[in-house]
Amino acid sequence: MNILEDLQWRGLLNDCTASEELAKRLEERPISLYGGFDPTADSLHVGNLVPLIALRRFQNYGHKPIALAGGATGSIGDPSGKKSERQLLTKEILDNNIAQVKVQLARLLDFNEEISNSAQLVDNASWVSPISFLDFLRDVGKHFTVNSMVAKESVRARMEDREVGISYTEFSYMLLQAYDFYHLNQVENCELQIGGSDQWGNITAGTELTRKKAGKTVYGLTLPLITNADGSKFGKSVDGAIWLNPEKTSVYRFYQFFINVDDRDIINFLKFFTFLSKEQIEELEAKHAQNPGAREAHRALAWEMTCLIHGEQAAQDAIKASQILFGGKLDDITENALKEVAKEIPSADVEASSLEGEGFGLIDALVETGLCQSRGQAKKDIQGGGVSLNNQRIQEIGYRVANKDVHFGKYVLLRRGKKNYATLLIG
RNA sequence: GGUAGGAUACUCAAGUGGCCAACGAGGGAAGACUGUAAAUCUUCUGGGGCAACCCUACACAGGUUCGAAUCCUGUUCCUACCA
Repeated sequence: MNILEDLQWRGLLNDCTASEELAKRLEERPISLYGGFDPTADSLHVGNLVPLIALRRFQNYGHKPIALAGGATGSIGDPSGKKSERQLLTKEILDNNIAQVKVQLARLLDFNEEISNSAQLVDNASWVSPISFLDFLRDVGKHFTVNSMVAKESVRARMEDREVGISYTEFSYMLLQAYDFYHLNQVENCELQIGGSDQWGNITAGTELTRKKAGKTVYGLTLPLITNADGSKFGKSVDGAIWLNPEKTSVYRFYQFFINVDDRDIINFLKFFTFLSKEQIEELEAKHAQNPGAREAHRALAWEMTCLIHGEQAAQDAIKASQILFGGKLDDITENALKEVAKEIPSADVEASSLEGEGFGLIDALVETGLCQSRGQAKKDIQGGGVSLNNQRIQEIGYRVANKDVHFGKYVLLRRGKKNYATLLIG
């Protein structure tokens, strides 16, 4: 299997320019390719993973990946797929975001210089910033007609929506990205750009610019936009995006996110996100079809992803925590195991003295740990039978947590609903 | 610039003086069922209080009234037609 066949089989090939030519080119010798990531937040999230992992797939087939952090483009804002104009990020935020995102980009690719196709990390601010506005208009702007720019889907959608419109700034975005491709072609002999399907317009702008300015043919390839079987956007959970940064999304939550993938999506996600082989995935598919309740495919996906992003040790801890939390009884749990669990889920510190006498209100505990948003909500949840203390359902609104509820003099385990856990740390 | 219409909770959308913390739908949360699924069924969905009740909220700022999301005045933003 070659890289294109691999992507095809995984359902990751959405569209590409001059597919036959590109296939031939890939057969001949290794190619340099790039994918861009705009630092819109201080961490990447699982939604960014598909193109990033795709870069790695190319590398595994011997090609040379370049991860581009969009220091320049990120300061403008990509209108693609956005319904309305976005707030510009301040310089400080942007700088911080870039620094964090760069670290994450670096994790997934192989930068070992011993190999011929070692990965590279670049920041487009380094070549865009020095250009003057006039030079840019003369050297880049001249190659684009406004007519063709207006025809791009990302722009057209916003032009048709009279409520929001599009600013000149965002309108210009595609020129910057096109220039990136041209620049990387000149400097790194980069011949292929990959990105999400919403990037098609930006990518083709780049292939055109390179053809016009340098007279060279370069290629573009897009990956599908991942959606859930129920039609919702992939990568969001109740609390928002699933981030790669463990400080923003704990390893346990990250693991749980993949465990909870819809049955209908699980095989596709194994193909999209993991490096498991066709045979391995087909085996999991068969097992899943035969006994979906065992959720072997889910566990494989969650394990692979957690290892990839957080490492094997962290993944094992997340599994351990999951087993304890969803295993049922707390009676025979060891202090060490509980300690592990406590690390993975939200917690609130409570003074030991407040457990004396009357005890600590269960309602307050739920609000303190963030399990419930308000006291009113906490009451409703308790009355509705949705709250457990140390995995035992409590339905008294006035229940007060006392010393008898504390494990090992330190831990009280709270649960709202089936999947939301938190601990009270007594100290 | 003129005229007419609009702005309601997470979203859509009813409500034209008290019965409105506001119909309905979607979304979300909890429960039952299950596999930490899906589908289905039930309940809840501004904040505080055990409760009576109190506070905050129907674009913004004022006013009329015993009482306003609803009436009046001004402001902002949108939409349509005219110039």
